[in-house]
Formats: sequence, C-alpha cells, structure tokens
Amino acid sequence: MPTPSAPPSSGSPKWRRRAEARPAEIVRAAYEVFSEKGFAAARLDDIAQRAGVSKGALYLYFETKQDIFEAVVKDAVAPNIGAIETFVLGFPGPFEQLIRMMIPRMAEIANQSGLGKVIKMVIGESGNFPEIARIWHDDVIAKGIGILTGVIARAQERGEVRAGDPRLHALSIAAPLLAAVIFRETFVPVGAKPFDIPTLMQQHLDNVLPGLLTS
Amino acid sequence: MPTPSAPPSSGSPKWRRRAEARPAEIVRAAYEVFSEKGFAAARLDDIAQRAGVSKGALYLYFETKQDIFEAVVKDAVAPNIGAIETFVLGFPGPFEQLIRMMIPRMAEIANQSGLGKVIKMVIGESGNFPEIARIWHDDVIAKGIGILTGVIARAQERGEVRAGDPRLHALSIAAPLLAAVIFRETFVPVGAKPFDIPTLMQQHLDNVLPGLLTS
Amino acid sequence: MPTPSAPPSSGSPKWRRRAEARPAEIVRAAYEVFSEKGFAAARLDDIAQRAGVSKGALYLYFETKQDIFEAVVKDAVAPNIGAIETFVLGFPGPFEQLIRMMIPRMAEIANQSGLGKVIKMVIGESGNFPEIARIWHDDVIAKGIGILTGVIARAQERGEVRAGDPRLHALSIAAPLLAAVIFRETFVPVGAKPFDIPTLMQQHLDNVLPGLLTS
Amino acid sequence: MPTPSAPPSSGSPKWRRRAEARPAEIVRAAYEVFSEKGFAAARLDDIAQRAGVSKGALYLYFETKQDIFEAVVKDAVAPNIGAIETFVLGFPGPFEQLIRMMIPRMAEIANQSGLGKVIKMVIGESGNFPEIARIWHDDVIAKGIGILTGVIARAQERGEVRAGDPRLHALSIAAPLLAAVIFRETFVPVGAKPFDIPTLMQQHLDNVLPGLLTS
DNA sequence: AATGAATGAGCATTCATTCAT
DNA sequence: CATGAATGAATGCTCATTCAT
Repeated sequence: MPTPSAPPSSGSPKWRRRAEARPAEIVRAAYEVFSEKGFAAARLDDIAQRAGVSKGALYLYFETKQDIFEAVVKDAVAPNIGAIETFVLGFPGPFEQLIRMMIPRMAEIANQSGLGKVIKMVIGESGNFPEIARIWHDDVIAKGIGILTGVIARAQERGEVRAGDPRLHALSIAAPLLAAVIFRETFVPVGAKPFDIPTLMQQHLDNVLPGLLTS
Repeated sequence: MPTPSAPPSSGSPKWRRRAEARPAEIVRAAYEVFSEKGFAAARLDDIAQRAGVSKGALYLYFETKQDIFEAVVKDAVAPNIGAIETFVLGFPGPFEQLIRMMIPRMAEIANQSGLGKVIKMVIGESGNFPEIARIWHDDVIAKGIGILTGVIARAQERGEVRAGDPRLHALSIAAPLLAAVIFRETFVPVGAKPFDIPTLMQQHLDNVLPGLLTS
Repeated sequence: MPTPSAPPSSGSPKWRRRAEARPAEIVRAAYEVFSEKGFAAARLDDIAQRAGVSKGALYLYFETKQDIFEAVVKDAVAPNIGAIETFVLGFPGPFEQLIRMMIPRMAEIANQSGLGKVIKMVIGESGNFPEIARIWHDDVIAKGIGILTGVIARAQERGEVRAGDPRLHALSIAAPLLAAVIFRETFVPVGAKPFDIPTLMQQHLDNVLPGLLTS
Repeated sequence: MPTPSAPPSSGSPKWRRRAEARPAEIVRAAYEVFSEKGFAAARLDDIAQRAGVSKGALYLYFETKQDIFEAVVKDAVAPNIGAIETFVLGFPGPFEQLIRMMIPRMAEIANQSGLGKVIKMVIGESGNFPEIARIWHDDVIAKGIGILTGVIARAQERGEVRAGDPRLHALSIAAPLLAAVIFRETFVPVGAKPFDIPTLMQQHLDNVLPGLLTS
C-alpha cells in the first residue's frame, strides 16, 4: 500500500508524457514483486513488466535495485501512526475506554494488507538491510509500542492499571495483533485457517483487561 | 539449532573418516548462512567454507541448494513439540497450573536462538517456498497452537476457563512469545531494546489468566 | 581545435535561433569528451550536456555516435597542411634555410593542443575505425612526411643533402616533434616532465643538419 | 608479448587440470583483443573464447575486466629494459660505439610486435587509466629515456658529446624509433608503407651523430 | 527545431551445478 | 569420498537511439 513520495513533479499536466505517475507505478509494482519473492529473488524484469515499463525506465527514477526496495519499504512507513498518536494524546477518558477504541483502530491499520506484506519483507531482509530494519523499528514498531507504553504508564500513575513494566504490558496487549498479521501473510496463503482479527482482539482485550485494570 | 537428519549412514563404522558427521556440519553451516542472508542471497561458497568442506562436497549429500535449505528448516522442526505434547496429555492438575508450567517451557524452547532464526527464514521465504511454510505451519505453528487450544477446550469443558473460541484464547496467551522472538531476531540486532522473555511471559500470564479463569 | 563542417545551413539567415552554430558546438564538445575518454567510453549524454543541448538534439545533426566521432576527427584534418605545402613549394632559398623555417611552423601547428589530442584518439581507435586511420594517414601523416620527403629529395638532387632514403631522412628530422606531442598528451597529464618543443626541435636540428648537409 | 606473472602455481604438475597455464592464456588472449579494440570496446566474451575458456573462468583468475587489462599492460612492462641498463652501465668504450650497439638493441626490443601494440593501448587509454599511463611512463618510457640521458650526460662530461640538454639529445636520438613503432601499429594496417626500422635507425644515427659528437 | 522520456540490446559479473582428477 | 576448476545461464545496469510532444 505504499504511496510514493512525490516525483520531480512539474507543472504542465498534459505535456509531459506521464512522468509524474511513473515512480508511483514502479513502486507499486515493486512492492508486489518484492513482497512475493523477497529482495534478492525479485527480478527487475518482473518489476518493469508489472509496472508496464521497460527495464531501462526504472533507472530514470531510481539508481539501483536497492533504492527501489527502500522506496517501497519507506513509503509504507508513514501512514497512520501519527494519527493514532494525536488521537491518544487528546483522549480524555479512562484507560479502558481508550484501549477499547485504540486497539480496533490499530487492527484496522494492520489490516490494510499492505503493511503486513511489508513487515514480512522487513523481517525477511533484516539481515541484508539492517538500515531498513532500523527505520522500521524506529518509525513504526518502537513508536507504536511507545505510544501504548506511554498510555499504560500514565494510567498506572492514575492508579487505573496495576504495577508492572509498562513496556511489557504493551506487548501483552498488542502482540496478538502482530502475530495474527504475520500469520496471515505467512501461513494463510499455504492453507492455514486465518484468524479473524477484530474478533481476536476483542476476545483478547476481554482476557487481559481484567488482570490489568485495578478496579 | 538444527539437528540434521540421518546421513546416508553406511554400515562399516570405522572405515570412512567421519562421513556421517558431514551432513550435520553442512546443515549447521547452512543454517548460519541462510539465517543471516536469506535463501537467495546465501552463497554455497560461504556454506561450504563455514562447513570446512569444498563446494563440490555439498553435492555429495544434497541435490540442490533448495535441498540444503529444506534440510535446515526441517531439522529445526522436530525438536521438542512432541515432548510438550506428551507432557500436556499426561498432566493431571488444573488448567492454571498446567499453563504456568507449560508457557515457560515453550519460552525456553523458543529461546534456543535457533528456532527464532528459522522462523524468521520461514517468514521471509514463505513466498518462494510455500511447501516449507506449509510444513512449518503443520508441524510447529498449528501443532503448538493446537496443543494449547486443546488444553483450553478441555479446561472449558471442565468449567475452568470462560467461554470463547479456544483457538483465539490460545493466541491470546502465546502471542507475546512469538512477537518477542521475532522482535529479537529482527530488531534487536539493529539496536532495539530487547524484551526479557521470561519476565514478559510471567507478567503476561498474570494479566491474562484473571480474565480467562472462571472462578 | 576542430572546425565543424558546414551545417545543413538553410537560407533564411535570421529566422531560426542560431541553428547553424549548433553542429560546431556539438563537435567541439564531442572533441573534448572523445579525447578524454576515447570513442567507446564517451557518453552521448556528456557530449550533449557539454554542448548545452539535449541528447536528442545530437541526432538532428548527426546520424550516429560514429558520425560525430568522424566529424571531430575529420574537422581536425584540414587545417594548415596546405599552407605549409604552398609555402614550401614557393620557397626559393637553400634547404637548411627552408628546414629551419619549416620545422618551427610545424611545431607551432602541432602545439595547438587540438591536434595532439586528435592524434591520440586516432592512434587509440585505429583498430576500431580503420577508415579514420586511413584518412588521417593520407591527409595528415603521409602528406606531411611527403612534403618533407619531397623537399629533401630535391635538396639531394641539388647536392645539398647527402644520399639516403629521403623518406627515412624525413622521419629522422620530424620524429622528435611527433614523439613530443604524443608524450605531452599521454604522459605529462600523469606527472611526466614535459619537453619544451621549440627548444627540442632547435637542438634536434642542430644535431641532424650537420650530418645531413653535404658541404 | 606479455608474459604473465606466475599464477598461484602449486607443486604437483599433473594433478590440477591446467590451472597454472590458464592465466597466461587469458592474458595472451586479452592482449590480442584489447590491442585490437581498446579497453571499452573489448568484450569479455571474445577474450574468453580466444583463450578457449568460458566467460566465468576469467573470474577465477581476475577480479574485473580492468584487472585483466592491467595484467596485460603490466606484463609487457618488464621485459628487457633492465638488460639494456646493465649492458650500458658496464660498457667501457666510447659514446659512439655504445650508441651504435645500443640503438639496434632497442630497435629489436621495440620490434617484438608486442610492445608496439601495448604502447598503442597505453596511449589510447591513458585518459581512462592514468595509473597505467603512470606505470608505463615510470617503468618504460622515463626509464628508457633516463638511461639514454645518463649515457649522454656522461659522454658530455668526458667531452665526447657537445653541450645541450641531454634529455633533449636523448629524444633527438630515440624519437624515430618511437615514431616508427607507433606508425607501424596505427597506419601500416590501413595500407601505409612501413618503415624498415633497422635501416631507419642506421640512417638516423648517421645523421645525428656528426652533430652530436664533438671531435 | 528541440526536448527528454522511453526503449531494448548489450555487457560485466555472479553463482549454482558439474565433472575430471 | 573429495576437490576445485570450469561452465553457462541469469541478472543488474548502461547507453545509443527513437519518438511523442
């Protein structure tokens, strides 16, 4: 689901062939191929063909195969983490209410099939592209866990949540979501029975919250 | 931590140098290289060198690169799932006691760094090797979840655990373990703060059991 | 130093911007790039950029890369050989006087840095472009040697120069000039101490003429 | 005429296929192709084919195309410069006698067709491979000129040779040899009438020595 | 006339696989 | 069994040339 950063977009919208659409199409095609094959096994020929351009055209917009890969992975970073953060920070109600609104929202985001495939790529290629793993960690994973951790820590201060490392609490709450997404990308395509993510998270919250809340 | 399947073990046990150790060494070396680079980016040269044999020697024991990869991944399958199963089936006590003994045991297994790296490989290469993903699902993931699900279902029948899809309950319990392992393999090497898995699971069980248990 | 052959000069001399200057600029730019990189390693992109035109514009004036190369090399052919020839033919004085005026003139021409670079190109690409080597031989090298040879032969007839193959005598006289030019283009840029060509030729004439002249 | 430096030559001379002959064959084939086409236009396919090996085999002995090129050019450096130097240093007789023995020897070396072709390559590629030009300058050109310059300077000290920059005198003596070699490699293949180098140098010495010698 | 996006053939380089020794 | 030299198909990348605008 990567939305490519803007190309060197010029002004006149009918004169140049379609230059400013190309990078987006390439990144989309590359996203498909990379998420199917991984970085090394992906062939530039395939990406070009799927993007409907020649192999040489790729090099009008990207310097190397790795650049294309990075564009794919980075374009999937941004999307809605910021939205969640502002939502959380402005939320006035009690912890339970916040969590019960926040988790479905995160589930929704994770459900956009794009993110799951990109995460799979990041995991699989983290050995070869540590820089990408770092970016994903810093901008997505750590940030997401951090938001949740902050929410929990503040709730603990207010006495709403029991003691315990808030970062571990955060994973305790969110892990089924991550696990289900990876499961969907990895094993469902080979016949595994999928998890219904909203139901899963609903039931999970009903499990954890009694233990977490002080009441 | 793959333990290689038996070599073409011949009869006379003192005649050839140490032939029946070779496949094990190769698989171990291959495990290291594959888990660092992934399948496509791994070079047979590296595997041979790390195994201390010539490149040609690999073909005395395996037909193709893919065969080596499959040996690595399959050898990591077997280890202790069976042990857990028999342990679980013979366990006489109540659900909470079983879970509090079982989860640390699973955590231990997962902690053997081998499994985590293999899971990472399975995830990353699932697109290129669906058969491997299927094997891992059937023999490890589904089996593990299945054991847990069975335990939960039986506890529900005995009235020890509240209603709800037992498979979802299973993931609710086990997911932090999976998430932490993947996190360790993917993000800790690029600087992320690791999760202490035993503590994590301890705290998680304290969170989740109050909601799950009926009493 | 190439002066481009006439462009497709149209009639109306104020209507198009400056079209008839373009080929000259292109050839000049191409001359620079070719003499730095050689034919194969020269990139049309570079030539276009240095000429201040688009890559496509090159094809308005030349059919192929090879055409541009040939234009560069041929444009450097013409320059002053003819002038020398007429000067020589009309010269009334004795051989020594003629040579002592003629050699500095040739040195001057050779000193125009252009010729040296082109000769280097001709030498380097003679295997790939025999036609160009032939043209340069016929129009420059052989002609130059031929003029000198004629001068010597006539001087021999008049008894001013000792016996011996006049063509070998010609090379005996002129070779240091050629060697110094090639040396300058090839080795001076990598740190070699240059030869001062006028001094060299002065000293060289003082060496050879005593042996050549009869008196 | 490049003689490749010794390969990683092992001891047992019948066991390994023919490993220690290969680099020499490759360098010889590469020498032919490079001297015909220049560096950029030479195709590794051609070199491999002419060497009777596969393209991949080239990379068993050389890292890159450039490495092969450098091997070709460097292998042609060594040959007999050293021999001349020791000959010169130990020569007891007068300058004229030394020169009349030394020049034919240099002509002979230059006549080994190898050197001429390599010089052509060095000239043509000096822009792209300054390092190679530098090596050739330092190890061949400058050394050769240097030996001659030394000889002349010493003769001047002994009063055998007239005043004048000995380095210019050196070029005055040797240039026709260089010019003739380049001429042979560049223009003779396209139909130019060759110079007979021994005769040329004989006649040239007869021209130049009267002016150089004092008596 | 002029542009520059697009093409596609061409080439250096890599690497799984084979096989003579 | 074991080696490692040799192969050749595969692929990333380049660049002369074309052509819609």
